[in-house]
This record gives sequence, structure tokens and C-alpha cells, in this order.
Amino acid sequence: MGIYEELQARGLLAQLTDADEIRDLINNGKATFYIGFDPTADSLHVGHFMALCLMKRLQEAGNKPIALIGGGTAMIGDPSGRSDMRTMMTKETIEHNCECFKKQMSRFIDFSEGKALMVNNADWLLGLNYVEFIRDIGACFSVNNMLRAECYKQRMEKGLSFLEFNYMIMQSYDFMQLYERYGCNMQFGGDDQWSNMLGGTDLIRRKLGKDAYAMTITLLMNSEGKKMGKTQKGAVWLDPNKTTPFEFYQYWRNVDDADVLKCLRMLTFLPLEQIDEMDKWQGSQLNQAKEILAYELTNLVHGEEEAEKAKEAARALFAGGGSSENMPTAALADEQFMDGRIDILGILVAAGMASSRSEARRAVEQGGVSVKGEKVADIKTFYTKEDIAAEEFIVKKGKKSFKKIVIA
RNA sequence: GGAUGGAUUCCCGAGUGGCCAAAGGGGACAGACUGUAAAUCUGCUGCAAAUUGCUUCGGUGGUUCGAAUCCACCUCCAUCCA
Repeated sequence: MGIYEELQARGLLAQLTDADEIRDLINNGKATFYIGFDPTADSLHVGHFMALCLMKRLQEAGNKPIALIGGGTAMIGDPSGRSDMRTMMTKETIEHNCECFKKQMSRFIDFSEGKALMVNNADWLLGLNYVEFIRDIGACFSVNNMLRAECYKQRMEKGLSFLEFNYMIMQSYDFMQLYERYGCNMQFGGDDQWSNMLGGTDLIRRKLGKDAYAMTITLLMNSEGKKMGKTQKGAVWLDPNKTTPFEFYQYWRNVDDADVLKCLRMLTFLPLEQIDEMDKWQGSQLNQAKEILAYELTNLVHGEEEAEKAKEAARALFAGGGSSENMPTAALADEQFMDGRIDILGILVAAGMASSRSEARRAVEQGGVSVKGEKVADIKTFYTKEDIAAEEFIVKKGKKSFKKIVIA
């Protein structure tokens, strides 16, 4: 089975410009491909993770990946899949984000000995001369065609600025640059990138008279059709300082029944036979599959040690037993105590389990808070430093939110 | 540049002088039921020293005893015309 067939079996392939040609290229290690990452935040998230996995798989199959960091395109902002305009980022922020991306990517992709490249499109985009550029490149794009592209259609109602309208052209130009500079003949990306990617293959055909290919991977959607990897608090990040390994683990541990197998196939590197076996599991047995999913992904992103810790902590909290050693912890500083004591609302806020005392109050009043396994009935319950230091002080809010409280 | 419509709380959206911390829905959070799932039902959803007080309805001023609501100017957005 070639890599193409494997990707297909995992349900990753979405749209391809030329299936036969692409199969031949990637199965035989003849592809030099690129995936673009726009540095819109200071950490990669789950969406990027899929792309990184794809790079890794293809690299292992002998193809050469180019990670393109969009230091230039980020100045514009991709309107695809957006209902509103992106906030403009400063150059400094973008540069900082680029640095963060580089670090995180090297965990997944082997950049040694020219096995992979990392480039920044700021290198060729920022120095462009406007008039030259639109004469040379802009002439190749039909506005009529562009407006028909799905990514702009959605924006026609809410409004689209000329700035963002240019995004497709920039991305197409990137592809052409990479083709000329590094012989890059393929572009991969999320399915929402399809029209931008086609712009690139078209441009290469028009300007260079050469063929290049594009392929998109399925976006990871849950059974309700929403993009996965987002929580109410925002994205699920790969940076442990933004999303702790425990939170990361819990995110996957809690996916819907309907989504577990899909996630296993698309995100993990487990052999397909093993996943097919799990496909037969039903009902509460799926809980095991979720544990495997959570463990595997945490292992990939944060390493085995963190994955073990997260698993241990989760078992301690939910299944009883296990050690509480690795449980998420919040430390209270001296100034958070008044006369040597602190009330339950203060603890909840200090531990980040409630965003305001009002919110904490509601949680307590509704019977959702317990300390050391006992429900807290009164919002005026106080604890002294000694209470907290004496034995393990575990605060639980709701069913899934736990923190071990310690004194700083 | 001109005409018209618009900006309300996490989101959508009602409110057009006091009865408004602001209907309704969604989401989130908490409770019941469960398998750390889904569905369902209930509660709850600005902040706080909490039967009270304080700060919110794009911005800045004004009218008024009293403004999300009226007036002026400004900013941003949409639609049509150029």
C-alpha cells in the first residue's frame, strides 16, 4: 500500500487536481510539496497539527516537504472561512509568531540535511513593487473568476476589502516562487484553501507553462459539522503553556462517540488494522478508544512522559485510584489571603476555575463545587492556610474541572 | 462624492423617554440522568462588601428631573447611484 492509498484509507484526501498524477508522485517519493502556515498566533494549533502530520507522513514516504511560513501573507490575512475581517497584525507580532512556529515545527519534521525546508514568504513578498507586480502577476487573474471562488462568495454579503481580496494572488505567487526556486510541484492544505491553491496551479501554467498539482485534506469536523480543535476558550494549542498537556489530553478524551474513530484515523499514526479493530467497538467500550486517542495524540505533541502523566491524572480524577500527583495545580500566593484565610469564591477565582466572584458564587449556589470530595453549601465558607497545606486540597467545579490547590 | 439603512450584553436579535442589567433564541456554565459520550429536562448567564450598590447599548458632547431610546458631530459597516 502506498502513501496515497494510506491517506485515502484514513479519510484525509478531499480534493485533488489530478489524482493519478499525484498518486504517482507521492507514492514514488517524487514530490516536493509545500504547506503554508500563516503566523496568526504565537503557537500552532490542532488544525496545523493535521498538516504537520501530513508532512511527516509524506516525508517518511520519501517526499520533500517545504514548510512555508506566511510572514508576508499574514500581513494581509486570509478571508477564507471567515465571516469578518481579520484584525491587522503588526510586523513585530508576525515576526515573533514566525519564530514560535519554527520551534514547534521542528518537533515534527526532520529539517536536517536538507530533508525539508522552511521558508518565509516575507522574503519575496515584502519587497515587491506594486506596479510591476500587478502588471506581471495581476494580469493573470480574472476578477470574474475570483469572485466565483467559494472563499469569497461567503464574504460578498458581509463585505470584503481589497486587501483581503489580494490574498489569493499572494498565495498563488508563493506557489510559483517555490516552483521556480525549489522545484516545488505540489501544494497541500486544508480543504478551505482549495480555491487559493488552484490559483497557484493556474498561475504556474500561465506564466511558466508548467504543470503543478494541488491536493487538499479533509478538515477535521465533528459530527455537528463544526471545526474541531476549538473550545469555548479558543483553539486547542500545541504550546504547553497555552494548552496544558492535561487539557490537551482531556479535549480528546471527551470527543463525541461519533467522532472517535475518525479522529484516530486522521490524526494518529496507529496502524489502520488496529483502528479497524476498534471500529467494531460499541457503547461504553468506546471510552477505551477515546483513552487511546487522547494518549496517542498527547504523546505525539508533548511526548511520552507528559502523555503518561495526563493519563494518570485523568484516571485519578475520574476513575478513582491512580495518583493525584500529576493533577493540574494552582498555587495561592500570600496576598490572596485575608487575615490568613480565603473564601471558597476566592479560591475558585484564583485557581482560574471561575472568571469572576459572581461566576464562582453561582457555581457554589447551584451545588457544583466540592472540596476534598464534599459539596460546599455556603458561599461564605472560609479556609485557612493550614487547611490547605494540611492535606491534599482538591477543588472540583462541575464534573470535569479539577484543581489541586497548594500554597505558593 | 451622493442617497438609504445599520452598530445593543459571548453570538444572533428585540427594545424608539422612566415599568431596562435590557425580551426571545443560540452558546457557555451548573444540577438530574449517564459512559469523562450524545439526547432530554431544570437552573443560570454584567460586576461587586449582594433583598442593596455600581458600570454597560459604536465614540464624544448636548437636551431632560430621567437617555439604549431625542439632538449634534465623529468613527465603522451594508445596499443602491457615480
